[in-house]
Amino acid sequence: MKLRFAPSPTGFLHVGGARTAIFNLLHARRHGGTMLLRIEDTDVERSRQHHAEQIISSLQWLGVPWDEGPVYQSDRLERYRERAEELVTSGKAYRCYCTVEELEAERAAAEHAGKQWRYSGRCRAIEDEADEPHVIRFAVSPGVIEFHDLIRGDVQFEGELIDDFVLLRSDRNPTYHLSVVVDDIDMEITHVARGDDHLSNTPKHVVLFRAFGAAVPSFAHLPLILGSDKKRLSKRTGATSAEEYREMGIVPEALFNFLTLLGWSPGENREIFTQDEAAQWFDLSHVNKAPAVFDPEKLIWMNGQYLMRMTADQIYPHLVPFLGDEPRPLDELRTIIDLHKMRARTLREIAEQMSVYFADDDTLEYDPDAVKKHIKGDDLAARLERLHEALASTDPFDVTTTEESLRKLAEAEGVSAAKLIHPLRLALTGRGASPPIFDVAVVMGKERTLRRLRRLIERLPELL
RNA sequence: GUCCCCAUCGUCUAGAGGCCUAGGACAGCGCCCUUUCACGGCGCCAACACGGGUUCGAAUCCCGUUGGGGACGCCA
Repeated sequence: MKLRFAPSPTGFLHVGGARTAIFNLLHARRHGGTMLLRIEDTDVERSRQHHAEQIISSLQWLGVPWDEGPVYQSDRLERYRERAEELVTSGKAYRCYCTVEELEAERAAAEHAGKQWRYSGRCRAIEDEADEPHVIRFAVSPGVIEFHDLIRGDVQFEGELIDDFVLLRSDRNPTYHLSVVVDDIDMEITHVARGDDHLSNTPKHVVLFRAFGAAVPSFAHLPLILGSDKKRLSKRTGATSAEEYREMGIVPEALFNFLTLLGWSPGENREIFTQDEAAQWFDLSHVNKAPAVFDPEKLIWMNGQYLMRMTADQIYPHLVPFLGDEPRPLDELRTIIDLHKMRARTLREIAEQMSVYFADDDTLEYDPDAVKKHIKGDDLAARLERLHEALASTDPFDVTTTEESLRKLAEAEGVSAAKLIHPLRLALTGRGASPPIFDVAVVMGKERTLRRLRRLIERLPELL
């Protein structure tokens, strides 16, 4: 068994493409087959090498490996020409001398008349003149074209409704239909899993496989991924490329897992699972037929689930790109990451939350809402002064001991611990929410804790 | 317009004729845990598009209607 993922390098890796790649990979793994990566860059106008590189890098980031390739179709142009000529020789294809302009005019006229345009096939009968500019068209015979789809079951198309489609353009470059079939034959592809938008191309491919005397592979047309507007996912309704999610701070394992669940489910209420587990359970024949709406909210939730399950050491490499020009070393961040990974849903959020630890003590800003809520009472200044004293004499400065000091003081003061904890949080982080405050204090260290508390006390008159 | 495809909570889905008073998850809401925020726990809200069949029995099979999507290029 051999599958392939065959993107065309005209842009970033779309999440729909990413899911197609994942389903190909999973099906291959499940059945002990292999996967080929093929870059379909026969459209010179739109294909760009840097897009191919970008797609490859996205696949690597996502964790979608391939066993063979990448193969570039642009390296195989001669092969496609050769095979097209074979079909002309055997009479299954013919040269067409109609110009783009003529056909455009016909199409416009038909459209104007409210009719659907189809190529007349008039060049079928014309004398063969290979020297004249021409395209090569496949001569589609009438009759039902039937094929099996692992997802849809048996699908039928009426041959009469299919145009004599172009195989080789006038610049001697192949069209998609030719290159894809020639390659799937040469590369011995047994299963073609691709987007639903190719379903109506498939009868063309089926007749081509037959014309070449090759076995027709199994097909699986994956339902499309829709945006919140229920239309094909587009930039209008949200991020469309794997790259954008990466920049948003989504961890690749989470995106992989999430995409796997779009149109497929392992059943038994399983939602979070590894690639290996998915590879044990997956099968193309169990993929849904209906298109799925991409819900970024759930992706972000899932990302949070991954973050809190990962160790700081696992998170760190993914986090580095979000840490600015001079990222601090892992040893300095390990504890902080552990404190924040369960409070953030993206890497970006972790990085943002971490920034308070490295802010300048003297420019730390206090969140106005938190100030309003916790900074009040005439006795606050004196109480914080005694908290400062208590913390100053706390030794060792660890989580248990600092907490004991604070609680003892609260009792002596006859106030709830919260009356000290919240102002302390504001002093240390400037915010109303943070990890447990004693953990924060210990991470910051005694000296810095005291300095930030002192600063709050000094600023008290203007805050009250 | 023509052809093709699809149809379970707002969203992702479980469901292969009786296990369905339709299960789980996200989002929303409420409560609990708690120094805050998260995490976690408990609960609530919420769906078989509609109409005909077939069958002892239909979310599940068939037909139709409606609704949605896709394809109709010398793009892929």
